[in-house]
Amino acid sequence: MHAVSRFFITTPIYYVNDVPHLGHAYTMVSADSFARWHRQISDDVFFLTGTDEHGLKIAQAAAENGMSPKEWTDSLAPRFQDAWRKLNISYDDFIRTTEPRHYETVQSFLKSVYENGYIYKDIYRGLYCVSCEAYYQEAELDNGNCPIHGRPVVVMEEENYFFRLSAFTDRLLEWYERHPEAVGPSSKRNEALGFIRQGLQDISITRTSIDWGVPVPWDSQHVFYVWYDALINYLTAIDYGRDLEKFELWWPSVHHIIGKDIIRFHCVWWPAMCMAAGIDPPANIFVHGWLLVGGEKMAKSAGNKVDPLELANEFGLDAVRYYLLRDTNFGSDGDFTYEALTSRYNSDLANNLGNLLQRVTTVVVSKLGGQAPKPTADSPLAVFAGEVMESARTAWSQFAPQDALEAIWSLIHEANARLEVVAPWKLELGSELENVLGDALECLRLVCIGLYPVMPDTSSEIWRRIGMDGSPEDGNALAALSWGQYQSSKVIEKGIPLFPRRK
RNA sequence: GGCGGCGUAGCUCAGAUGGUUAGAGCGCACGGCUCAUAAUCGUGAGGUCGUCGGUUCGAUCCCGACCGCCGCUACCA
Repeated sequence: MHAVSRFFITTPIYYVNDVPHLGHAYTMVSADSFARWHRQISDDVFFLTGTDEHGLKIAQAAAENGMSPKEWTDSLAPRFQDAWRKLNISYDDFIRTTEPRHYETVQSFLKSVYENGYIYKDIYRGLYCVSCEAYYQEAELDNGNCPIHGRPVVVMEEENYFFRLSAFTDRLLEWYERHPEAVGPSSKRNEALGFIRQGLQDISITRTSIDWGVPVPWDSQHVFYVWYDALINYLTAIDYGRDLEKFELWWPSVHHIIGKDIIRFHCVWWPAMCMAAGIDPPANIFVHGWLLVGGEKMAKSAGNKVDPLELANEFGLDAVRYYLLRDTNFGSDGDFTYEALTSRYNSDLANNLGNLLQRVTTVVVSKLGGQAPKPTADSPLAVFAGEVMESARTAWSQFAPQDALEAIWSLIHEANARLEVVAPWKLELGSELENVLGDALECLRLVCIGLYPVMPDTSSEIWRRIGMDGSPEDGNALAALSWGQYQSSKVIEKGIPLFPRRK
């Protein structure tokens, strides 16, 4: 008996003022596919997401809407929960930073950092744009004016608590050196390293000008700046400071999935904060790129935010999930276009996968009365299928869904090609007919297992139509990946096409 | 300015410690099949692997310069 593997995976928590858009969905579907795969291989999985609910902008928006900040965020958080439910995101815990458990964790974590001597009080002086309600660096200014409003900035001073990030420059470099796999892909790792190498400055982590935040336990005049409480959500969910056994079960072997816009917080500040609190930094941070829209960054100002729920209504949820993971390289920027989605839908889903299922079930029903034959151990497809599933398995373990899907589609292609060669629709009843159909059904069984993390509904439906009991996620996928486990005497159902061709 | 990356078929991208005919998918053309959502299967066209030099018996892959594009260069999130 070997110990259960644990797989703790997180997404960023989303700023609750925002509307869930395709960029969020991209992160969520990716993380969901990893969580599902690891559940399939019998890992003990904990998949965490949530909402970030503090900060000035939320307090302002609440006031504008005549609500308290808490009422305001209570009204917004369900938008995210609803969206993720509709996208079939199988998270295990949804954290809101306004929950008591989070206040408790943030306070206990930062109290440790304080007691360890990494937090001190000082005056923050900065160039402040009143309109933005934000500080700017001199280099960011446009002729001394705010780059957004074009108005002069003013020098402001504020008493803040500072985090001694500067003390961690060398320790972070050493950590990166000793854990080359901690941050990936390497391009993003280099980016973080470049930033650290130029030397780190202390950063202010509290505010007195606002009160919508977690109170500083040792100084009630201050609340923690929003990022400082946000990162700690990862610890809140595993009961840091409350349940040592649970905490040690899940930490530090975590996989943080993040977008490239928040590298600095996760790859510099966060590991340093952990060190300062006396716990290990996270084991793995995987940085993915942006999902662009027609080559442009998705932004409110550009008016090009795509609603993933509308897309799912139009194309079907699994088609959208498939497209997001197949048409991008996880780690690089991707580009969303309707044309590319339509093309993937028609060629990969309708023509290849959907049509394979359709032609196989049709022939089994018409020639064999729907009684499924069994696959052959020495099928010409057996070796190839074994290699494909091994590739898919490796790809999943390396956070490369596009590679897993590419491998699976090569099996779909081979299955189609084999049908062309043998042409069962021309054969008389007999072993040759049964063998080729049994092999095709076995291919479909394998496809279901490898595809389940990305297209759970589709995969389950194919599973059902080929007469399998339960669901593709049952049992241990690693054991189920070997050739020849499809059972005969199943009853095949010919259904309507899963992916009617579009356009 | 500094650091880093990229530039390969119409499109999206792989690729090799440098070595016979540079790959895939999509699209396109031709052919086969007709079970299937006119789906599928096979074949093919086509690219001086950004430009110019260098190293080498030999470079798309190494080095240099240049052109073009992009990322990071700290406290909005």
